Amino acid sequence: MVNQQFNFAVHILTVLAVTRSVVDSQTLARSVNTNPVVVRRLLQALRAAGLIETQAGKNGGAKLARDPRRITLLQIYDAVEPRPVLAMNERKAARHCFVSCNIKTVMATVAEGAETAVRKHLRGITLHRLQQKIRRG
Amino acid sequence: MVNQQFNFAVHILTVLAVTRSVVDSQTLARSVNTNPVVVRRLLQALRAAGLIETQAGKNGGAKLARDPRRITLLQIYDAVEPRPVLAMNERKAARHCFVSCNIKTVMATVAEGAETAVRKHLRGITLHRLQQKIRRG
DNA sequence: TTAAGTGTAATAAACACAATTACAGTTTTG
DNA sequence: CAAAACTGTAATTGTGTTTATTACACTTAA
Repeated sequence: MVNQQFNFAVHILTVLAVTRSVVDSQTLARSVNTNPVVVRRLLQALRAAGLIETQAGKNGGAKLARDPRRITLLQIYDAVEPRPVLAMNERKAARHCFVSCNIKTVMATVAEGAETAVRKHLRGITLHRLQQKIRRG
Repeated sequence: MVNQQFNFAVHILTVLAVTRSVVDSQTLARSVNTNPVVVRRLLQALRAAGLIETQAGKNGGAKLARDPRRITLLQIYDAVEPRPVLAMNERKAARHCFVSCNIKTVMATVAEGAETAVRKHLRGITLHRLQQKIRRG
């Protein structure tokens, strides 16, 4: 099973951007094709990041907290805190081995560079831009 | 469980680059801190990519097939064929929903851009460079 | 010919993520 | 104020992915 929280989160926010109104987790879940509880957990993360507002109770749901032009995919990415794009090796080194003792630090730098590259890419794309693309079919 | 084939593969190749000799899967496995069979599976992938040569039988093992200056992290990455850095959503869209029907295509473009960014980063790092870094402690 | 390897299949174990159930709490509306 | 319709969240189960392990046929050097 692959982690799709980022996909789900972007999907949810796009729906909110398109509808420009309060949408409940049930409706969002149907659009994403997942469970309402999964959606609500993501909504918590997005709310914590200040991207949406939620409202409990009857006629409750979620809505965007700001203009889609001011929401980047990087903000969404950070909100759901995915795993690093290149996984780090957490296992302990073989003490007798030169390479084993130092590879982790070196690879951390490599992973960091990859992370930076992806973040830069995501920072350049706004939710508004996604909306436009979707409108064009 | 997190996919660490890329980490393992780079680790293995670094050992081979440092030792400049034939190393058996048992020894490599101890350095990586994993199982010899896991190592041998990776060695198959690296051999298929032309990065190493393997030899069966007594005193067998693996050795580099070319100069570490001519092995990039991208080649290693491609050899082990990891998952895309940003997962795609494979579930079917809700037909009644505008966003649901189009988000996949749009996100595919986003994921592609992220992939390109990471690949560009990895292409700029050679195995030789890793070796140097490790030597400096 | 034997010892020490690789190559590879099959299976089990560990783990991450999503789905589901359940229910307490909140808010609107009649 | 009571009922309906939500959110918030814990707990559990289901499913898929990856690594670990076992087993053994095959290869090669000595």
